[in-house]
Amino acid sequence: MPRAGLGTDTVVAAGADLADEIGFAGLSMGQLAQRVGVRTPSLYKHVASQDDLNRRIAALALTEAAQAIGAATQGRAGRDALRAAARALRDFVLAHPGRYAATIALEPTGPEDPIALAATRLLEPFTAVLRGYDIAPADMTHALRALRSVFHGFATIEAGGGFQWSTDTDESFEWLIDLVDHGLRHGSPTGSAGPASRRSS
Amino acid sequence: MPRAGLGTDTVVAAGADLADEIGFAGLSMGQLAQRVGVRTPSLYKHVASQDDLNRRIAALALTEAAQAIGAATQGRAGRDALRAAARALRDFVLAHPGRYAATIALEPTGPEDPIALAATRLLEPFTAVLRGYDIAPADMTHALRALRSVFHGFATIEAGGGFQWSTDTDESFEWLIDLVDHGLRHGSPTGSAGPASRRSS
DNA sequence: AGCCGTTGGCTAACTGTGCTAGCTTTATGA
DNA sequence: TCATAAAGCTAGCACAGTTAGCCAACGGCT
Repeated sequence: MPRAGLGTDTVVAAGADLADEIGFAGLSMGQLAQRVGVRTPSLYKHVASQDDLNRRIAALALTEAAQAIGAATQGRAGRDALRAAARALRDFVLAHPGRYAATIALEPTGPEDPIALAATRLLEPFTAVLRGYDIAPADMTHALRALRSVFHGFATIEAGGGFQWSTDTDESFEWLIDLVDHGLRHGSPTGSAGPASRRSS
Repeated sequence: MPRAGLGTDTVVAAGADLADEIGFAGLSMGQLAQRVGVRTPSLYKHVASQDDLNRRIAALALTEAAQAIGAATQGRAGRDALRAAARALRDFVLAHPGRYAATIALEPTGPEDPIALAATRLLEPFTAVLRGYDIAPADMTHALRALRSVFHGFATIEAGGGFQWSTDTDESFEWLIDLVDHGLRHGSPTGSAGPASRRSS
């Protein structure tokens, strides 16, 4: 029995690719073993359990997404940066639905969890984007959460085929970006100084 | 062996409650059977399969959510209606995480699927909310998708414990509502007529 | 009341999947 | 060269979902 030359990274990467192809929910140890040319129990030499595998896939996905978004926003600012970041995230999710599903399905177990660390790193490019809008430091967390909610929501619904009708999804996405851009700029017809002015009811 | 007096509705409702308690992912036929006081195979007299059960739970959840949001927005308009709808949805998700998870995990199989129908009904109160803002009819779908994305995103991240740090989540939520409200009003510092003006790049 | 078909419960048993135990072979390096 | 660790294998357990098939309880007849 010749060796397959596997390693933890190889197995995780193969698992991520497989998840992208057949869906994260349908990913099984048996299929992954077949994919890498090995019997099922052999996988446990590289990965502790299916849960461990899933977590590693999630961490990998978050790292890759952060890298893609960081690269896309490099050298841009304001609305340009916002659009670039949003599009990069959306492209990633559409190209890697299995990887992204892994990041949704799994919760970090604690602040030391590699998933939590990778998730934090994913926030950095968004923080950079927000620096292009003049937002009070105290509101930074709120703005970050808002960005995350908005694009996470759109991406998951689209990836899940949740948008019915035939209206163009690209167009809806651009519309959403503009809505957020307008919302982030302070001036509003109400004359308030921005979203922060209506804090906690 | 005395009868337990079950019915499909009873089983589905019990499943939904159990999912809220222990998490949708951990819901098993065995536990549900135990909960309703019956042996596992007996459940199959009321439900075709676990997938069937899950779908029924999802449809139930969507119906309940639509009802809650509809009731909350009754008699309100504009920003008041927006806030009421957003809060009602968020409250529902926090109170019924298992039910909500069911609606995320499952895709409707087609436009005839009860889940798709219930999802459509959930859109109605949001449509009503949007009538309080003057949005071009052509942009209605975009606006609806935007609303869905925003609040779905926030709700899932919060329900999954995705917001790290200690910053107050309630406050972030109100901030998000205001961001959307501002974005939906046309006037913006750029002088454009609203998000629609930047259609498809 | 007493029959009888339908319904809803049960036990037994099959399948597929995650995982462990324990053996064997390959590669490595003192 | 040969001892040791790593990486593969087969066999097999446990558990969840599911099906088959049996039997008791209920409801509508006459």
